[in-house]
Amino acid sequence: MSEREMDLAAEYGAASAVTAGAGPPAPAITDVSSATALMRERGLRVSAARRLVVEALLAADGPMSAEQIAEGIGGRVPCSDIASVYRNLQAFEDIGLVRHVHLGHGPGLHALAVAGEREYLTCERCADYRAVAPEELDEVRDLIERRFGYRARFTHFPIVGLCASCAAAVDDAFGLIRPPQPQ
Amino acid sequence: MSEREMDLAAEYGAASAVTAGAGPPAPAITDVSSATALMRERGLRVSAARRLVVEALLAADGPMSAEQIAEGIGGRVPCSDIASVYRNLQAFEDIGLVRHVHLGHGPGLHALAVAGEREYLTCERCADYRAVAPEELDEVRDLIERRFGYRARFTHFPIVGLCASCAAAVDDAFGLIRPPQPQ
DNA sequence: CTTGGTGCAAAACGTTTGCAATGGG
DNA sequence: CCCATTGCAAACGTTTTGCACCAAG
Repeated sequence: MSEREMDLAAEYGAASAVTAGAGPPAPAITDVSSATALMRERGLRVSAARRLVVEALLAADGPMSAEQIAEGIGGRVPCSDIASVYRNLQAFEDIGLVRHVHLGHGPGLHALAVAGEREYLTCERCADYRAVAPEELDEVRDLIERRFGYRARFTHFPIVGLCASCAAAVDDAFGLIRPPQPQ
Repeated sequence: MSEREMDLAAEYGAASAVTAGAGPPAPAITDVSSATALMRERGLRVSAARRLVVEALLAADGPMSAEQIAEGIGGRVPCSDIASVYRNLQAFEDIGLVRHVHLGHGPGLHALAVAGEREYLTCERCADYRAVAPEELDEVRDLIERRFGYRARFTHFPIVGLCASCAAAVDDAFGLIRPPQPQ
């Protein structure tokens, strides 16, 4: 609980800093050297394995699993040990370099905390997802807080449901083929 | 995918039946015999292991993990095999007797589908949760659908965030003590 | 030179599956 | 009597941990 609470404190601290637009915690990581600078600044050593994680995340166009990162950019056999990848992703989360999200049942997916936070919506039918800026969800968040007193965040666990086309598909299936419940 | 889609079709079919308030699919399971009646009606045999699962879920005041169910009501060593518990929970979901939700990182939590659907909000700081009737979230759902085209459901994956008191605690911590990042 | 990070192996965790034995309908 | 269901064991995918070695600072 103590560790967990520290994690959350760090997470929410970073989040509020971003939301409020204050503080240096997110100095726009867009290349390896700004990432290594952050690491050193926060007391982390810069190793080959760590550079590799950053490179993989920079090269990716979306959040990656630890296994994908371990396989390296070329996609061949493990380039870095998966245990180290996990340890490094954890270390990077601690300093606000990386965030991870759980989209569905599979492995957690990690991304650089490039330009502030991202929040996610995902479709449980087609498994596709959408990343949006936190502001886009502020109205939803406000409504939830007024109704339930909860301050929702969809950064770590997304909004789950049906995307527009899957919703339409389900409507069709149940709207046309079995309108009034037969028996 | 095929299996997954059938699951979802069944799930959404059941959901729409509940939402529309039509059909017999949820005959208010409040005791073992109504549960066994449903099982037989849907072609499932009634075994000791299955009765045990139902009894555990009836005795519980909230959703339970498979392990808790396997331990039986007295809480002693495994009373029923955990593999059978998983198989039975799956079978029960298929006939609409049980639903499960993923609150945070731990094991899935299972509950009888007593009186229609439940949707969840959970706090990632204190791990507490709140179950609400789907109607209470319709306004939120509508807003999300208008903004993003996603039809959200918080039955299987909840709304995650901070409950009122944890939100207040975090506000205090960062409103007052915030300035120096505590490495 | 010292401490933190690495690779490897093994374990932990929640969940699923294969199989022979059994008990429900 | 038959076949669905069981218990056991083993495998699964993801993540964590213990430990001896190595390399960043």
